[in-house]
Amino acid sequence: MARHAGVSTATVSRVLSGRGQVSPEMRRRVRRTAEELGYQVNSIARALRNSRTDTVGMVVPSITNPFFTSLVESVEHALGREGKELFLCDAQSDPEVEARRLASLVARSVDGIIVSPSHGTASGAAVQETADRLPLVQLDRFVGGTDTDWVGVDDIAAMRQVIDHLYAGGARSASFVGSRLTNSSTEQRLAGFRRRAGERGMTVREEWILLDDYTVEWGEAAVARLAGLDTLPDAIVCADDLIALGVTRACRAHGIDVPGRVQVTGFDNIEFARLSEPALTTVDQPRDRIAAEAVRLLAAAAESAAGGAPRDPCAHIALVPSLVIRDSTRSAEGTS
Amino acid sequence: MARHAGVSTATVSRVLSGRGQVSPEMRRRVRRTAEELGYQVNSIARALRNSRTDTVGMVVPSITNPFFTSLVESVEHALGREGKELFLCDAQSDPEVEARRLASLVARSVDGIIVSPSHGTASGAAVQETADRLPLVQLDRFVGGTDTDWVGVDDIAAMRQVIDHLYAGGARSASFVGSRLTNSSTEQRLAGFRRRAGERGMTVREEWILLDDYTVEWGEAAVARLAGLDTLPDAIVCADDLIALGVTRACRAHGIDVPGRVQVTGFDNIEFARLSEPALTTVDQPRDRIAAEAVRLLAAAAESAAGGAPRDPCAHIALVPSLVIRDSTRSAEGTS
DNA sequence: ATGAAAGCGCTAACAT
DNA sequence: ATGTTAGCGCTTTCAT
Repeated sequence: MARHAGVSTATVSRVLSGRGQVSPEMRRRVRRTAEELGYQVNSIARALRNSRTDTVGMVVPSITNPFFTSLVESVEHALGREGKELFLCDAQSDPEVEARRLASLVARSVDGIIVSPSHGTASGAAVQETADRLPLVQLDRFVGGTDTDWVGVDDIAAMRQVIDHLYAGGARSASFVGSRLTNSSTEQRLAGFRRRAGERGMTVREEWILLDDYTVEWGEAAVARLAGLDTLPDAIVCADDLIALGVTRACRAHGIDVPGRVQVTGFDNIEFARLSEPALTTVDQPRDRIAAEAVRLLAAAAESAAGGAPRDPCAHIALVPSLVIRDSTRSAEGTS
Repeated sequence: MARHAGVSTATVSRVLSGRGQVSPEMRRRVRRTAEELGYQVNSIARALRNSRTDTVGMVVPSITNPFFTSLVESVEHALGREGKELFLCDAQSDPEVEARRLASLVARSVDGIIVSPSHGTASGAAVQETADRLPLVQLDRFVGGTDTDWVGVDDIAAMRQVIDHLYAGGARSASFVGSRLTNSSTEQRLAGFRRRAGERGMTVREEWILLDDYTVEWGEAAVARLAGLDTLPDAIVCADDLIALGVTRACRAHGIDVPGRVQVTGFDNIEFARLSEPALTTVDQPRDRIAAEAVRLLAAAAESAAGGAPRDPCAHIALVPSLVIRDSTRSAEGTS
């Protein structure tokens, strides 16, 4: 390339990377030759030299969960505004795969990592090790005992809204259907559920706390279990929308009227939440805001790291989500 | 690292890359030192040296479309079996963004690229240029006039199954709701629809051919349009499940019974297809098989490229999908 | 303003 | 079996 243009590699570099002084004429010549040859800078070599890749890595527990894909979309947009690209990895809900992906992102010298850890404890070691080497922010979920930035929603506050709305709709007893307590989301949401239901004096039987998996199938199975008990709760609070979708569907199959007999709520506000029959009342996560904060924290961390400064103290940013009321719950006026 | 272990960098390389002869003792020593130092090979430098990254790039039109995410999942699994990683990019349904992503994948020297082009013609230049430099296979959708491998389903055969099933359920007229004719999927599906409906002697009015977007919203809007006409078709054939989800939902809102008054079919068999009310009859795409073929083609192309051989002739692999019959259509016995 | 040359971390060829 | 060394393509002093 340099030969073709009859200049030195240094000049080519100066033109193509936009650093240093080059005469307009040289600039034009290099540009034109590059065009003709279809030449592109080799970003591997550039990354090796600069130890910067303008790429951010993101690891999500499951790429088939619509909540995470919409979060990915928000992050991509936020990153696009900074001229950075996203390298997305799927942890397949497996801390081991997750650890491999994190290691590989480190090895590829991404400039920072955004991770929603798949497991509340098992993800810990890998996340902490990664954070020791690179700017890292946890998104949505977090791992206990780690020392990193985090951005997500205030699950406790969200559950307060959910319970209050259900209570206003006449519910005096409630069930909680979530995943196993292996991630922070379910933990926090269950804690918030218990606390507020307690404050409201609602009945919460232990056999109504059903924990397994963030899937539609589990939501369906949970209803089968509930239906097998002697009493049905007035409300079923689900830890995410996929579960809630399964729950409403199974209620229909079991002839349990929603929201007439049982009120149902979800969490996340994925697109399909409004499509189910009945449309799901759920907690809307402010994804764009979450993404923007995460990208901001990453940029800040990268900057202070480049300056050789010690790591900033960690920020934990909890945004308060809002309740989206649809048809799977009763509004206050419907109270008996 | 080499100094810490008291060996040469070459030995370290031999141990850590698993090539060449090293005595067991050395091997142990290097391994242990690497462990202690938390040392990881710099895969940027390795990639620069080997001009191989063990990474495949994938570009999809929209990461929020569940069909593509499940395809991504299948590709990741297939790739995992070969020890390769996936670098996923979202084209945001925009050929320009897509072109940038492709260029950036080339610059990062991925070993191959899997792309589902977002546009049937506008994606052409970028896809072809990319294919001239790297092994590339188009998945699901393809761009006309390009010379690359392709794996997808036989849309024509799929539509034949759909129409025949609808016909058996008593439909004598049909509408088609799809995206604009800017991608091969809709083009092929509409062509298949027209051909088979013609062969069956079904009525297809031009104002029943509604083309806009692969979204739930468009499905809903399309029904509003149909409902405004003087006659309703016996069946609505949708170009994908998102549209079909919108269609069935809007039918419910308009008091149009599905499948009693109108039969509805989707395409892709995304997870939510079975969850809608009524559950959607749709065409199941064999994703795992599609992904496996794509990965195989990529590996073959990479191998022959490494051998300096001229490019193999391109393969176009069309798999025949299968119809999944659920509740949004009438089975033959329900025929009047 | 431009060029020459060193070096980022790795691996393969060659030498021992 | 192990070490030495050149060079992947880039950027960046340091000369000119």
